[in-house]
Amino acid sequence: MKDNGAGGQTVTLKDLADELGIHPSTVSRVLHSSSEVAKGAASAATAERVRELARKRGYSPDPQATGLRTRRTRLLGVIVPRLSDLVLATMYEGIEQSAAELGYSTFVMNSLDDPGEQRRKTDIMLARRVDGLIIGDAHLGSSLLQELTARKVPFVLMNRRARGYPSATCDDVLGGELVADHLWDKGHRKVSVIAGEPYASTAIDRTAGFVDRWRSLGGDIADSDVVWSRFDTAGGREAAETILMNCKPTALFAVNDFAAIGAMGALRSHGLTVGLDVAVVGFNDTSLAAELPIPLSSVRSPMLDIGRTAVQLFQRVLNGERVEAVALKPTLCVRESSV
Amino acid sequence: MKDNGAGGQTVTLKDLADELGIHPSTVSRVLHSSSEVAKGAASAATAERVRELARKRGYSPDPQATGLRTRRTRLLGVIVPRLSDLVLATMYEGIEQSAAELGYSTFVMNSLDDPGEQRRKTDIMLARRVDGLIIGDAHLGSSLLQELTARKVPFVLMNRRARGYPSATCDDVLGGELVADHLWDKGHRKVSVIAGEPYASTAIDRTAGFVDRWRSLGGDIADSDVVWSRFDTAGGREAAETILMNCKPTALFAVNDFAAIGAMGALRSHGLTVGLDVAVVGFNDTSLAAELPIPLSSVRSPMLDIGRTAVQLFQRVLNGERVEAVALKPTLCVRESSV
DNA sequence: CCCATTAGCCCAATCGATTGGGCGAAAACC
DNA sequence: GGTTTTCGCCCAATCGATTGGGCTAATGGG
Repeated sequence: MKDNGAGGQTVTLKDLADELGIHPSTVSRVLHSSSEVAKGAASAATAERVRELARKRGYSPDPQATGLRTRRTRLLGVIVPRLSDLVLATMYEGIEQSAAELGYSTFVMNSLDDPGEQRRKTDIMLARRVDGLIIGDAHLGSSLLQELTARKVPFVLMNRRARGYPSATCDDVLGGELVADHLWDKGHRKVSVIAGEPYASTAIDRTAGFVDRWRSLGGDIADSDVVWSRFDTAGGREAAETILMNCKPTALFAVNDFAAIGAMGALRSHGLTVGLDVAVVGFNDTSLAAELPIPLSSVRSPMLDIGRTAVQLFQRVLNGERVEAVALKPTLCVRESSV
Repeated sequence: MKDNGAGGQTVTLKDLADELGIHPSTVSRVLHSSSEVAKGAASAATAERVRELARKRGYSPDPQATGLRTRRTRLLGVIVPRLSDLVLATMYEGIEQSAAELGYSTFVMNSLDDPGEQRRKTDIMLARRVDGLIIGDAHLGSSLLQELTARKVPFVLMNRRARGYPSATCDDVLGGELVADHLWDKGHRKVSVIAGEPYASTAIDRTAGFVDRWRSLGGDIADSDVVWSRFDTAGGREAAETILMNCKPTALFAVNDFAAIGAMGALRSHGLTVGLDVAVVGFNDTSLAAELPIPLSSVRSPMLDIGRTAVQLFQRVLNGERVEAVALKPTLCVRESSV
């Protein structure tokens, strides 16, 4: 029983062994064989005594020591653009739940979508000897993923995907298509897209899904009707301003709720009424969408499930299985902003 | 050079020592004495050779081994109600920054403000042998904090405070006072408060600050004008409905932006125009406040600084210093919702 | 020139848990 | 009854880094 700075006294395997008059290794074996009788490790009676004492003393193995010996930390690194983004925070909630069930603890770090930070955070995580990574901020065209593969770091992507890597995402192409179908049905013929950052597969796929479907419906949409932007409200506002300078669409599709909210602000400033003069559809169905004065139509993506799925995929990657990309189905929530 | 499951080959102290033909302990001492010449540990020449090789090989000490030996993990546990709450996510961002500077890594877990989860998450963190905790979800009247103190777990509170414990918070009383002054100045005389959860010091303090100042200004406010509620939009909406059933205030103070947004929704449903018929003021000045169709007045709390301060306080607690509560000053941002 | 000091480094124990290999004793088998 | 299994457990090495205590040779002082 040593006094640990944090957590007061800690019981060690040896403490238990001494108290029972047996060898630490025996205790270890007993506590590991989940089966009733530790196969060959100890008698049923001893096993029971060990388990009993362990419970009574509140024994919990030292992860440092275990990790040192077994070379597995049961630590999972999670990198996201930023946690103050509701979408990523929700996915992280899913991760936390599933990880806890599997006995994993998770580190999260914000990369702010900055390549330098991505590398730096990755290095910090690896220095901590995480068993692997869940990467929520993958940039298309970055070499980071290849490097990680080369270094044999197990990882899965989440939120954004990249060709050739396992990932848990929303089916963003389908999401874009749903919006195209919806706006077309409502009779819109002149539309613009606030497309997000071109390095993110979410932006690319949602936009591509929308544009391709729109064209295949017979619609007309020029490349100049697609405006790339940041994902936040300010970015959405700016993009909408750009769009309104060039033309006057009857509908806007923003690949992100925050951008959509920014766009709604811009429309208002131009004296246009959302839902009446111009339809707006967002993406992710964050909790705010429904609460806006003019409730925002939005594609609901299963964020919590995406997080959970990411952990499950990760588990399988660790087991050496070959894992494909998983795309979870979104649904469209139609509200006043696009009736 | 062993092959680690994650991270490929890892260089150990012994690897470096072998390659240089010296003893691992010497390498260790050199790498630790930050001073140019390792005082007595090695010659300047040797020290340089060691540092050079360490850099070349990309040596990074195994935290497991270090922690095992030194009994310090440089791990910091952070518990928050939920990360998908923009306020807590932002504070966490501050924590992450400061912690990284001090060489700490942080775990975050969501307690969902559920007492059972609070204990469970705390236990998980302690089982991981964190050096201490930053607690962002303290409940007034809970015995958890006393227990932690009894177990000698170093911790500081953040966001919410509790008498007798070190904490980094916003000066919520002052925040409430600012709102009272503002609304009184604007000529409001009939006001209601959407007060939040009574177990949170944030809710209590903001409400108390407001009510006390209001009365000292000569205002009249009954206990029934203070409605306790959840912190989210739905909670704010319900609270506003309750208020509107009883009376018709000319101003509402919600202790949280999300609750304020919910309240704005309720007002709208009642045919009331925010800012014209009823003034609304929120708290925290989350990034959405300014983006709403009718921009929301809100008390801006220094969330990032609160997170950073929490880490600094924690550092001092670890050093055994006696630490007081720190309350950072908020400012009021007046917008259209309360002109 | 001798002794004390110090620079420069090595030795070995230690942190807590895991794990392959033993080693007696009891039980089973022929 | 003798031999082979099996049971029940112990031994000791190991993971990687830290740290108090040596030990040797060179340096300095007198």
